[in-house]
Amino acid sequence: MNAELTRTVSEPTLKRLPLYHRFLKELLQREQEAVSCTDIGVELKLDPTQVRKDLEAAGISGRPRIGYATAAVVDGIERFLGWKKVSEAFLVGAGSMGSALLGYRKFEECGLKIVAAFDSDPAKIGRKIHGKHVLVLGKLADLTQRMHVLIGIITVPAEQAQAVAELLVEGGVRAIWNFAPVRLRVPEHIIVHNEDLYCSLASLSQKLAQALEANPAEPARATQRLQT
Amino acid sequence: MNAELTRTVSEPTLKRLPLYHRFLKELLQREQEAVSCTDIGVELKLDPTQVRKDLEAAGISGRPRIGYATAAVVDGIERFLGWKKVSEAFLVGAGSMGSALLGYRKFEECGLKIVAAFDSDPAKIGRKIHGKHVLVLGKLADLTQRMHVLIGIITVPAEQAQAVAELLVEGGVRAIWNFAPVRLRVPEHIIVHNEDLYCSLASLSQKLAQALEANPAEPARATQRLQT
DNA sequence: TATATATCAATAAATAATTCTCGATACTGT
DNA sequence: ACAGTATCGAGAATTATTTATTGATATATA
Repeated sequence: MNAELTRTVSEPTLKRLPLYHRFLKELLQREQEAVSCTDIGVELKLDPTQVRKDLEAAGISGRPRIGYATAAVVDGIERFLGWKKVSEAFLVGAGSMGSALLGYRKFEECGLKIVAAFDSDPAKIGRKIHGKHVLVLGKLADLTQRMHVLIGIITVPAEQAQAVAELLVEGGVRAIWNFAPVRLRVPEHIIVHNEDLYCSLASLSQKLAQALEANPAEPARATQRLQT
Repeated sequence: MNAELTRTVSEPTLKRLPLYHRFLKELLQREQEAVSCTDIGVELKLDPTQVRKDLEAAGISGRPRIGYATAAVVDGIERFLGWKKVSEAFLVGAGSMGSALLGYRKFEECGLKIVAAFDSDPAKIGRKIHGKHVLVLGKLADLTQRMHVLIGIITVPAEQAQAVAELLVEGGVRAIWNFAPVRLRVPEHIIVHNEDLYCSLASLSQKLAQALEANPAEPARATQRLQT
């Protein structure tokens, strides 16, 4: 459908790029000007070839025997991920998760600027959380449209998420970051990212259950010292 | 290495199972006793075959022409994911993200019971957040060991995460749910799950950047109505 | 009772992702 | 200057994951 010069990059790659970015920024502070895939691989426990492929996907190239120029990779990743020009976002749902996200100052370095929060609770309206105004939900669609806000962050309870999503779409957002444990129904062209903690917890608990089956909890304390 | 009867299930499958679980619980409330893979697939926009494979991986089988018994699938997923017997967890870092997680009551239905929080800030010690005590960080390793707590949740700033992880490992946890944006160095046998919001944001921002390139923001308002 | 149909189950094919291999290149030390 | 070596780059091979195909089975209907 969208097949122009849209070099599609795999999801796993996309999620590894910030890891490289973070590590290389650290190196940059230590004034290490060049880095090899092997270095990165060792640090992040990844195959060096994979690192190289990921960087290639982001349009970054290095030089044999030298490696990659640290600054160039940092810059390249930021450009590729769209972190250079910051997009404004509205956050809907000023509960505890919403408040937590409002406090994440480093999002701005990643191209995301939360400009205001919305809530339906009158007690919260007009207050400020981490320096961001909390506005009444009724204004969401209108303000989104007038301010050309492109990203919506949903941190309301599951029951209200779909309704909020529809308001955001009405206001013209292009992407939604959804923290509510529901699958939103939105038009095709809207980018939705689900941050479903229950889904995430699932793999942790399954692996733990499996590990406990193989090596139960009580004797673990005794063997702990042997393993360490 | 761990090759006994360890039927390994893929990560994607593991993350889809809670989706099925949630949908089927809904059906159960509507007293729909049987469900087909097609139904689930339509609801969650997944290939029916994939749903069947996932359920098969979880050790759940159905009957031709009938489908799956809703209750049996719900039960089977809970058993497979280890949600039947609840594991106790300590949360470290009673900041805004930590507080948010302490309020997630439904974790208990997913096999995770947060029993207490720890923090190094004296102002927080002794207080209660969402009904959970905040204890002094110094007691973490000792209490973890004495109470046989198996899961640690890290919601401290990046700089402190490694030190906290080491305390948790010292206390004998088997699994760590890490919300700090760092890669932890822990012994092999410890299960670590990273919940790195910056990594997650990366794929959203890259896709948005790409979408904006193909179809910029300003004219979007005009075309919006045509597309909807 | 026989036929049609919806569904699971198992296998095969296709696609995506990761890892391996090898040649080219550019620095280092002798 | 030359050999040795660390590294990238491109493509092949492997592995994992998803999608398609086919067959079996149980129910409903005529």
